[in-house]
Amino acid sequence: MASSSDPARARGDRVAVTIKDVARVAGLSIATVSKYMNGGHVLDDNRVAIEQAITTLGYRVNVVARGLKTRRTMTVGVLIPSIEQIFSTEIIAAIEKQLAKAGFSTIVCDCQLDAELESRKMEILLEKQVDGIIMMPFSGLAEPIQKAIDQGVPVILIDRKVEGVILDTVLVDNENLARQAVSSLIQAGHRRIGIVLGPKDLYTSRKRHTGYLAACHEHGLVVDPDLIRHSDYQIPGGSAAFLALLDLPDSPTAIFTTNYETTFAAGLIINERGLNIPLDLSWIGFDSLSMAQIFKPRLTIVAQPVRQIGETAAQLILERLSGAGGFACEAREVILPGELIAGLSTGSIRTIAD
Amino acid sequence: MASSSDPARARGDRVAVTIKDVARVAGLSIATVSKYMNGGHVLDDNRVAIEQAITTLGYRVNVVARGLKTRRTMTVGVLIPSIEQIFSTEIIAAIEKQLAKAGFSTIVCDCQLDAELESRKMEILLEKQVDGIIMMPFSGLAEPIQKAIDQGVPVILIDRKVEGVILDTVLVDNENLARQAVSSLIQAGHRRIGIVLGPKDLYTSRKRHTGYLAACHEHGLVVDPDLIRHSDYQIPGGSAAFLALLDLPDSPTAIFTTNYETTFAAGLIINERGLNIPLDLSWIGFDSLSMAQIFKPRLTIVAQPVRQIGETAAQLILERLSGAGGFACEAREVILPGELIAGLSTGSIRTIAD
DNA sequence: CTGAAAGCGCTTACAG
DNA sequence: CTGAAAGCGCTTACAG
Repeated sequence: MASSSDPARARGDRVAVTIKDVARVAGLSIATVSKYMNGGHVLDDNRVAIEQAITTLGYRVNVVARGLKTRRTMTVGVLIPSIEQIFSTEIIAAIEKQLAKAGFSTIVCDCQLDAELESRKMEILLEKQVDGIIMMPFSGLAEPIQKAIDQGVPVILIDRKVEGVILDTVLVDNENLARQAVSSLIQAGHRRIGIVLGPKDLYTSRKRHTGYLAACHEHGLVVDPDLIRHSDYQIPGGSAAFLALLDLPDSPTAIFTTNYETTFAAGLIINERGLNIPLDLSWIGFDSLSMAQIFKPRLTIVAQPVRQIGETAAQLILERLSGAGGFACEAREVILPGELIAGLSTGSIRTIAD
Repeated sequence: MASSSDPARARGDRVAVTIKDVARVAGLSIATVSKYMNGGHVLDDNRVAIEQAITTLGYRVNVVARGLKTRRTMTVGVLIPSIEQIFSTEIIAAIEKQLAKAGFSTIVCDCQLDAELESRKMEILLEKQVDGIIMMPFSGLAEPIQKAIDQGVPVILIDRKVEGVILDTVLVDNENLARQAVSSLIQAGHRRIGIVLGPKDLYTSRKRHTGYLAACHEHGLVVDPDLIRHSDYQIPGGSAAFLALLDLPDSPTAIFTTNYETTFAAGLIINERGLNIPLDLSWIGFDSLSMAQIFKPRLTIVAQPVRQIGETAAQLILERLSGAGGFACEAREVILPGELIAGLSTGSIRTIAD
């Protein structure tokens, strides 16, 4: 063991115990110690000697060195738009848990809603030699993803597709969920239903838009384009869109906000204006389970299956990494169902009219 | 470049471009390429040759290999109780941003509110050879932390102290914040003020408890032990404690919930029971800024300076890593002020009585 | 089962 | 400025 007069230690340098030290103390070769460390069989006497050496020295394998040799770091990179979005954190938690079971750890990177950072962080993940990547695309550009592909690193996409790359993807049935939500409002008697969407070219927003239209058509409702508002899916933009709907001359009797941020923005405005839900307005939110429970009255929301998204993505990357199914296997697309969770925020329009 | 008939590539293995390839293509030694990669001066002609080789080959430095040699991975581990707690994610975001400026990346580990995992994740961080660790302790045990210390890896603690280790620590002035919150209720005329705390031995809970007592004493209030409820700082325990206060024969006219989860739990119950805030009850929450804004009427809360906590922690670890101040420097303790953000949930008791 | 040797991709004194 | 060589800590055929 490094003596306390070791100049390296005195300087505060890390004086790592290496496999060499273990071998020396155990009186064996490093090859044998390595074999033991990796679960191989060694003679009982040797096993004891090694275990003792490890304990006395406090040896811990250096996975950086191991990774250099094995060319596997047993690490999966997770790249998301923002770590401050609860939608992402729940997914990350599920991914981590699932991967840990298989002996993989994760490196989480967020790009802070910045397209340039998305590319840089992908770069960092690759430099760190992650074995695979699970990515929730932010910019929608293929370029950062292509870097991983070029390097032969498997990528699993979650939440949305990206044009220009064909990869395993875990999606949610956004269209159907939006259709259900809007249908329930129509069935409650609403005829003028506003919707706050995201950017026009965003995959999830497009699907939710389609679902809205489908519900209207099914019930023979004429679609008023004034009721369809695009936003940036952030709080300020969501607020503007929601306000625009409220302030319409012929304002909607119900509004559907289609992601967490726009739902939150709506809550702020409703609170500020002192609107009575559902008397003044019916409302369905998205992705905001905890907010939905606190809100008075309890909000109806569309809930995405966050746990399952994470677990599925982890499963898919593990399959790619184990080579079962393997490199050659075609890209798979998993579409998960979500859930409409009923609260009391969607009053019946007939009751109101009565 | 690896030809497309390369068997490794055919198998889907990663055929990394290495510094050797760059050197060969550029017609130089790997030492020179390495020098260039690390910002050293090379002849202009050589620089051009190297840059060209890098571009054509798509070379990316292998930081795993570099780390093995330099004994610095330029990575800081962040160990937190749960990635699903918004209090943590905001801090993480701040840490990441700050460290990125200095060229460090972060590996975030959460222990999922599991003491055993806290120890294992610390182990994983050390195996990954992180240069330093920022930790929000969960179990309060010194054992996991000691592992890092033994290995000479600097650790910065945030949010709470841990007995048995002396380390740089970033804290919030919990006592004072709680004192302010309770004082404001007393000044509004409340005499029976309930408080939902966390576990008795938890650092932050103890401080908030002390602040409560201090406010009472300052205003000459007799403390009724029935009004002080300990919980596990989770939602179910928080609900139970809050309900117990509500159902007291002589129930409090105001309640202070002292972390995010117990505040959320209170919101659930208030919503379920249809309590009118502040007519039926005055209420001050904690750590729940977004919830506070949605709540009707806007909640008064104690807000911790999450951004600053993260930035300060990052700053401290960078100083330890740069050796400025250095290894020998004594442990520092930074106590940050928080903020009482006023809403409308704390009505005046006099008004009610009138 | 065990050990000597080569090598993963890089950096770093040290000569030249 | 440049290059040959050693070595970071590990694993992995290959002999023995």
